[in-house]
Amino acid sequence: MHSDRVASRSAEPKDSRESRNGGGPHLDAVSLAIIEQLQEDGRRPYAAIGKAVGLSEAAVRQRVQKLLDQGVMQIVAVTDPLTVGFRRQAMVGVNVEGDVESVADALSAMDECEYVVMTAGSFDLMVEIVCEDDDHLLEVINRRIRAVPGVRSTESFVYLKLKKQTYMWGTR
Amino acid sequence: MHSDRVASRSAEPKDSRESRNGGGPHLDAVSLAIIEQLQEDGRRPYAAIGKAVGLSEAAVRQRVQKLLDQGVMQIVAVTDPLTVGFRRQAMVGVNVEGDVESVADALSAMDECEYVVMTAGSFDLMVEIVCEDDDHLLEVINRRIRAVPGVRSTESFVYLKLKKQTYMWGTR
DNA sequence: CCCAAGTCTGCGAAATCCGCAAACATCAAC
DNA sequence: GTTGATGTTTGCGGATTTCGCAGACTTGGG
Repeated sequence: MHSDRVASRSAEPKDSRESRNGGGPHLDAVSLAIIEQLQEDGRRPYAAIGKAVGLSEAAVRQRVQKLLDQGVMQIVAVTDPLTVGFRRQAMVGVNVEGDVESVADALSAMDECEYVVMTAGSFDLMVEIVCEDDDHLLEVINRRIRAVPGVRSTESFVYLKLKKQTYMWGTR
Repeated sequence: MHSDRVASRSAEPKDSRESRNGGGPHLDAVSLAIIEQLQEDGRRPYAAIGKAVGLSEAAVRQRVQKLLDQGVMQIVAVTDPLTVGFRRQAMVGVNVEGDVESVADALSAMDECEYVVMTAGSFDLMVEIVCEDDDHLLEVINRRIRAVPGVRSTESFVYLKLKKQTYMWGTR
């Protein structure tokens, strides 16, 4: 009945990508394929995913639940706040003296910071912020962010127009 | 039977936020509330959303479908590629001479560019790129991006660690 | 060999999704 | 005020999906 499924599952040896995985949980090729499916359509039924990756509906459901619980992925609606029409948005490059990670944690705790990443280059941190209006933007950048201990300097890039936004790194 | 619903719907006057909306389609307060619900959980049932925003299941379903068709929002699985374990990621600031938008279009056409935004500040464009490995990263930055006509210079910020990633601007 | 932990499958019940026709609201034209 | 066109909402079946659970299978010790 399902002889076609046996071949595709656990056929390949442990993927080399797993060993390169940093701290995160282990993800085999099947879980990657499931994520790929959900990157195309976050509401795709479990049965359809199962058919695509070679697993039963229940097995897909269990894997997805675990991936969500572990925080490996999240299934959400994404928009362009500028298009939705009531926010000011900017990317802020931050230079830090002392412990970068603690500064990153402090910025992550702020509601207005939607995206915080540690980087190599002329900035130590890149932070994307979403604000109500210009006043709010000004306050967040000049008062709140620069007030964090360890922040040496910042440089702002106010968003004019979002041109592309995808989440399909898996499908190439 | 559903007297509770009547009060909450279309009670408030046309929201001021609508008028500030740029080019995008008109979004009333109900659609905003629907998006908000799906930002918390992209798989939340239509009936549950309807109860939260004061609409029938079918009405929510039609609105969601339209928002997806119009490209106002997308429901997808999002991950941290670095955690998933097999990519190099970087933010690239780009300076342009001539038409910025055409350069943005050219970069948007590249698979490796996941996020392209036009900005005000010392960069004209900010581009987030996802690559297989260091070689791929090097090729994309130094050969592909700089080869685009109009690109004057670039500056790269290789990702070391993603600290925060949320999509809940609506829920504050 | 046997047990424990983890994963997958199959299945029945409950909940959800989907398409459709009718009701309703809005608005411009007459 | 009436009429009609347009767009949205509702309620309803039937098809589909989700959900919980028990049993089977695999793996890796002790």
